[in-house]
Amino acid sequence: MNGPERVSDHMPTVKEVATLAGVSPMTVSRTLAGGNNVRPQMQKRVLDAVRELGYYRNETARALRPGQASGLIGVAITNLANPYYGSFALGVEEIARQYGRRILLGNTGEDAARERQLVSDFVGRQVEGLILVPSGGNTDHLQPEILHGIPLVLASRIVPGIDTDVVLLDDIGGAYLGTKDLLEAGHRRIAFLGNAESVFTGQRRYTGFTQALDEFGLVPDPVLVKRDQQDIASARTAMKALLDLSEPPTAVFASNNRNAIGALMEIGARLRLGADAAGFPAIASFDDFELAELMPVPVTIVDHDPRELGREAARLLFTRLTDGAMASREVEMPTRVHAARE
Amino acid sequence: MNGPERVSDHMPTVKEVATLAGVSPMTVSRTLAGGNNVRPQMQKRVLDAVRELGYYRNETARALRPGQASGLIGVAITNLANPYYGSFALGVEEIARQYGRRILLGNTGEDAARERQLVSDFVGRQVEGLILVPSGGNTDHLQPEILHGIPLVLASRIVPGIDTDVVLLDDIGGAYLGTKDLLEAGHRRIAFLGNAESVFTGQRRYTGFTQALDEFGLVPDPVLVKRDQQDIASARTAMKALLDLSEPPTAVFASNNRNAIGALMEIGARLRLGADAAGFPAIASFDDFELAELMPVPVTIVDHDPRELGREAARLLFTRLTDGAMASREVEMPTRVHAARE
DNA sequence: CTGTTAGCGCATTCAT
DNA sequence: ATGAATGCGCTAACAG
Repeated sequence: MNGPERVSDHMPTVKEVATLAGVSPMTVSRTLAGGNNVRPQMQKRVLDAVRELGYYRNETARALRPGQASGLIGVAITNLANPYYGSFALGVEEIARQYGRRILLGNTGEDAARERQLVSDFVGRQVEGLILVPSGGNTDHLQPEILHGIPLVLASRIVPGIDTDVVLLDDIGGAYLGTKDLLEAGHRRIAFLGNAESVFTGQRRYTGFTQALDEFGLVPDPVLVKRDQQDIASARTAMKALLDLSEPPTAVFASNNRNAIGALMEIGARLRLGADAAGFPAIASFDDFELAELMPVPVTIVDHDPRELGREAARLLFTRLTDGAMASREVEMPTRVHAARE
Repeated sequence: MNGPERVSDHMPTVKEVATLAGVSPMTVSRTLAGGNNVRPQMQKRVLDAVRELGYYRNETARALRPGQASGLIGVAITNLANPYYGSFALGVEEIARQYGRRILLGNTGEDAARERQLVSDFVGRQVEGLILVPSGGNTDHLQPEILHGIPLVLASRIVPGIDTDVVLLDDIGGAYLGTKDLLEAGHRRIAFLGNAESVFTGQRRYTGFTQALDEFGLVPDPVLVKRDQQDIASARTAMKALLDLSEPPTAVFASNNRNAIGALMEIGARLRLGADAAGFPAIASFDDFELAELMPVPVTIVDHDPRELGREAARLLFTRLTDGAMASREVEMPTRVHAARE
């Protein structure tokens, strides 16, 4: 055991280290900064004292000095419990770490007030940049003047009236190709399960859906369009209604994995009651999900990489931190369409 | 538009607000602190100036003052991309927010060196507490002396030699009951798919598994025990080996959802080649997973709530912050065993 | 090479 | 009810 010995319940300061080492605080500071212009002998005494006291440099005090950055990036996410946003956060953290920054994380729960509060706290904590999955609603708190020039990157969704860097998925293209896959399999009666219209991605995915239909000379049948499901339970209810139609759809395009899973759960429930799998619609899902290939009906996946989305958001932020002023950038991350498979 | 007007690229300070409002910095500070002993008329002038400048109180400077807490909790997680840890982090954030604290989040990737670096950075940032899913390996950086009394809560896993608050799952009990469920269904040839033995939870779940077998007068068959799978791919490989035995198991206990999913994927692949579902083993899975009820073989779930685990970890931390010294606490969160179902 | 001075933004203490 | 002085921990800038 050769850990620190003279430890205490309070954080030691440079001063205490200096006293123990018999030098001035500046010598400690310089040693910790890399040891330029400090005799090796002095450095050793300082480092010994640091070890003995278990000293940590107080980053808070350090960041207070003029021109010093906090080393913090504020990240606000709508729902951490959604695996997609967990992976997104991981991607951000990964790049931030490469740049020596730490992540301040907050969950907005799709609540604009909480988002506002979070952003405000982040700014008060002197974050160097913000990465945000916006939750909609009032967005005054995202105005560049309010942020005093703190760079902001939006992910997944755009905020009208805010001109800033954005990383999006290719929602339209992905939904288009996913729907087209169903059309090419011969389906003509295709339902749409999606988010509330106000949600930016939901709108874009619906657009892609209609584009594909249009190409086959079809228009969406209002009876088959259900756009208000935010969770698995409501998606399942919507699916139930579709299946109970006198003329149910032969395929369903689900604009996210919550809706796809809800739909499949309803199918599963009916199968357990003895129904025949052949009678149920095929599913296309924007977002991959585990075990899709074991489903009793054909499943098409519009796949993408949330972790890479997070990485890209962070990259946008750090290039802006480094390069300074430039026009806003909008990056669209690709999607891939494939049958459910391992 | 009635946002701030005299905005600038730098953060305004109390001083600037004071000047604009024609008062002293102290009047600004007091107003922002709640307005005690400040005439309403003064308060209004201050608040107007705050709005006009887009002023945010500098939390960094605030925290520097003696006796002031940083309002920050350091959270280090092994793998944010795992949905379970995303939910865990959400639970922590939820409680932390209730207590007015913010989360500093880091991903360790099961790497002890990164964990060490993270903890050290967190301490340097004056976090008020640490919540950690330990990644194993060297643990000197978790010694209470090193942390200078910063409270530490460990989640999911224990670290030998570190006497601190811990939240665990009832790994043993859950694995016991999950295995028993298989035994009661008549299975006698039960395989085990699990984590590397060094992982604390893996060990505990194996213990529960053997306890259940023991109760039925059985001992684990070494041929049927595979304990080195950390991801879905390796789990699938292990399952393949089991199915190819001359006498394959009639049931499989998977000690986490990665292993359960890998096993099911292998079954799925063989079904697609025309095999009969009736010939495959039943599965019990520690950890729930979506769509378990649509699987082609019977699935038993050992269910638990990672979000509640996170909440409980945070609660332990905050009670310690409030109540100060007390003996270390160990909380075991319950698990529930049930057939796969909606 | 090393030490002293000074100040970052804020709020506690003490005057007024 | 308000303001002035002071210091939190740290490190540029300037002595020496």
